Amino acid sequence: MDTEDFIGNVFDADCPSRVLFARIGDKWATLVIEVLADGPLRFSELRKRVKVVTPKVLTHTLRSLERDGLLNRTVYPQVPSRVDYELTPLGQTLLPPLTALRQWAENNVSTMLRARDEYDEEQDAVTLGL
Amino acid sequence: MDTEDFIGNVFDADCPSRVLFARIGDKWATLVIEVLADGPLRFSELRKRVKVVTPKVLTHTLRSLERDGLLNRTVYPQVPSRVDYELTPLGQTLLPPLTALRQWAENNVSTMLRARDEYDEEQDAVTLGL
DNA sequence: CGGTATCCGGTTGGATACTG
DNA sequence: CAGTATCCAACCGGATACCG
Repeated sequence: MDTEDFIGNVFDADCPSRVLFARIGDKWATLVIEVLADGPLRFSELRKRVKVVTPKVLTHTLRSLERDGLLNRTVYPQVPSRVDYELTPLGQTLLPPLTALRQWAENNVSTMLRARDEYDEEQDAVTLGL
Repeated sequence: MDTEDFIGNVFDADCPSRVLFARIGDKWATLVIEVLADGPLRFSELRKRVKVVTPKVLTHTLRSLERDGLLNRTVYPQVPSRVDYELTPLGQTLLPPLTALRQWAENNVSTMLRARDEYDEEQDAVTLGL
């Protein structure tokens, strides 16, 4: 047979994990989701709470999250215009795993950054010591 | 006072969440971590299990994870050469939250992709119907 | 208020070939 | 076996200005 041998846990190019990480892997998506955890916000509020994102990039982030069914965009036809963004039920189910990650970050990122500094110092030492 | 007013949950530019998402947000990092969950693997094994990553990119991913103290790189001076990669204790603490995300993905990514298709169809309809 | 339009630089990641 | 070297296209995200 010309199919590949089984080699344990393989992550295919289109496996769910890859899709999800491509989705939440951009710079702003998870911040937006977490900021919306407590309820709907309008565009200008989002801009204030997710700093410091330009309107173009925030718009793109919101549109792509809407496209994926993670949030709803509601336009109130009034003057001045008002647009609310809120998590969908699907989007809300993402909150617990994201919260777990945020807690890991709060507990461990400082350690990670220290390791990073040490690594860089070693590299510098090696380079200089040649 | 010229400090900004408090406006609720703000994610600063250098908050732990942002650092973590910048860290795990690249295309391969989380896959590598999960593949290493069951124990150390050598370079060629990683290449087989994390498809389809080129050696240059895999090397870069591994180096940056090593830099952040999430995995160790061990060189066995023998012929042919052998290099093992394994999670550090810190790296292992990242597994539970990543597993939670993977499970979310397995349960919900199909829904997400369906929403995506529907959104695109609507957009097409709007564009064509102008 | 809630966006768009345009331009642009940096980074990411892939193709390919080569090396100790 | 475990990488490096080189080149390169695409995409991401930021700056700035403008619009309904």
